[in-house]
Amino acid sequence: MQKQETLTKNQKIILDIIEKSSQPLKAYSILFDVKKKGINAPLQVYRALDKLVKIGKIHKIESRNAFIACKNSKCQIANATIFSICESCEDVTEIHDHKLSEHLRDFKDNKGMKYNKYNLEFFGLCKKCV
Amino acid sequence: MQKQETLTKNQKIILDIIEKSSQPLKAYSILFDVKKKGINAPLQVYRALDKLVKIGKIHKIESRNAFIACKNSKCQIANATIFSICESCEDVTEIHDHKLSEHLRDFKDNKGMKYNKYNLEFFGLCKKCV
DNA sequence: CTTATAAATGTTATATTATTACACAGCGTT
DNA sequence: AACGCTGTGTAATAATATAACATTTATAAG
Ligand SMILES: [Zn+2]
Ligand SMILES: [Zn+2]
Ligand SMILES: [Zn+2]
Ligand SMILES: [Zn+2]
Repeated sequence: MQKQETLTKNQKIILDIIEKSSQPLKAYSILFDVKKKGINAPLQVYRALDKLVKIGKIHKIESRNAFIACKNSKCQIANATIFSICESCEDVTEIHDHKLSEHLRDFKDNKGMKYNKYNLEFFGLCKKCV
Repeated sequence: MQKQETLTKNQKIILDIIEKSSQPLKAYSILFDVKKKGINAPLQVYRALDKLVKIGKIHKIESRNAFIACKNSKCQIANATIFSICESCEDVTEIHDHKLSEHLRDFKDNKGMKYNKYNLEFFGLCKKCV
């Protein structure tokens, strides 16, 4: 059974907006959207984003400073994310590839480092943009 | 034979600073350092950084907004970067793992996307920080 | 050498992304 | 009640990055 986080009002509002978007949203664009709901300051957005990232409901696309909902409803892999990013249309897709995930999970370097997280971003051109 | 880019004065100054640091540097910390050499504005730094990234002399650590020199002097892999990042001391190391690189290079998703680049960041605790 | 073209520079201003600091509210535990 | 913890609201500010414009330098073509 999965631990069910109870989200607060602000967290729900922010998550809702991100989940309704198929593509990553930026913090200030989210802020703009939620002003009508009484969220007025960047910090309110960033705090909700931080929490949602932490519990795996959303992921941050580091190269884009944007946030996308995790489609995997039982996401065990908040700490193991893979994305493909089209450099033309900026379309972002989360990749779930068992073999690749396994390879990354099992990766050991030669420095004795203990990993607990990874983020992989592939860049290229999607079918439409080739 | 590898194409030898000729760097301009600003590019050399910025690259020099980054190469002298074992760890990633942030743009504004670089700016601070090069003021004594007559580079006064952020844009001068960012332009040099852009170029150096493009030709593979340095890499951007996306999750840290910082830049590190590529140690691989004949870097064929400006477009294929793997880093390990200690979340405690922020030590960053570029990883060269043939098997993993191969796996990533050969990765194909099921959307027909054409990749030309990837960036992978592992997070955890280094030996000293465990 | 002259002209054209691309790449880099210098400068100012501005945009975008993210955090610090502080006062306070709600909630479960002791 | 007192405490610790998490979240909230607000204002101010820090940190990261780009736009716009005028000028200069390097490279190539005629
Ligand atoms: Zn996910
Ligand atoms: Zn595309
Ligand atoms: Zn490298
Ligand atoms: Zn460490």
